[in-house]
Amino acid sequence: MEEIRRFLESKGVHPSYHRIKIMEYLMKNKSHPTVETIYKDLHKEIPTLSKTTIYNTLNLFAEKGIVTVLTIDEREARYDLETETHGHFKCKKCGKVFNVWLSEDITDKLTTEGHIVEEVHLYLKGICKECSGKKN
Amino acid sequence: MEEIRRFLESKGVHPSYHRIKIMEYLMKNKSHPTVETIYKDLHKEIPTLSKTTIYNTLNLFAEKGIVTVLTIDEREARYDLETETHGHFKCKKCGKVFNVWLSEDITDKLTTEGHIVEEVHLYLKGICKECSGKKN
DNA sequence: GTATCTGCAAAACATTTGCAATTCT
DNA sequence: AGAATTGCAAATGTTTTGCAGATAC
Repeated sequence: MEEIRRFLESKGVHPSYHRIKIMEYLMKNKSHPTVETIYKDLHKEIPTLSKTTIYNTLNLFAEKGIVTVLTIDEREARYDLETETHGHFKCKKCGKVFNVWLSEDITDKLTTEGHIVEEVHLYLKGICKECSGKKN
Repeated sequence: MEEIRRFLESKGVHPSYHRIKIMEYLMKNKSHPTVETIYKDLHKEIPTLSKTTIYNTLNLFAEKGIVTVLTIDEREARYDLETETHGHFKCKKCGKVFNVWLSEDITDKLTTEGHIVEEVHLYLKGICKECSGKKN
């Protein structure tokens, strides 16, 4: 708790109670949660927490570079705390999002023709291990 | 026109007039257009064409594997006809989307842990050559 | 003549915004 | 008190859906 407070302050984010709890949630749940998921889970514990605050907080975190916004899901945004370069795999059947690692850096293999690259997103889609094992 | 008709038929899509015109538009405009862009442009030529039909058609094309849906833009979907593996770069300033090519195939460098990969999307974001040259 | 295709209007859904109430120092 | 944070309700913008009318084979 005190650690999170200091971390947020170091990133230039005033550590309010709600912001600390959302940050704590993201640290515990690395499953690329959506706003809806965060709201459902945290609302139990903190009934006064609103969706607007979650949106506000995540947008602030994204601005400050604390989280990465994933658009692998066409419908709703997902949020990731991981900073190390990696990709994401989304199962078309169950909708779960998994991390995917690259055996080597690809940034130097890109022909970007003079554009300045700030973010790299690698999104894979298909059928996950668990779903492909099932009959249907 | 006759060529497009045959192509759509080979993909299992009944080649109606509107579908042919949308397909033709995608072939001419490789700039990853949005539904709005397609509508604005084609509506001049075909005043009876509705946005619903464009949505219906693009969803059908996506189902049949004729187009790829890009979610590089958080707000609206973009559509791409290219089948060859490549990435996309979106300029945070002007919003334009450019193609980006990889010097080698990355699919074999992925640790996908038993998941079946059907689609690979590489999205880059930053400032494009043209925008970075400008003063503002 | 029956299937399919089309298009309007309404609904659905995620996200943003305006603004007033609350909280914190 | 004053500035920042919060939360409700309404607005926004994209996409989907229901259904009636048009079109095609």
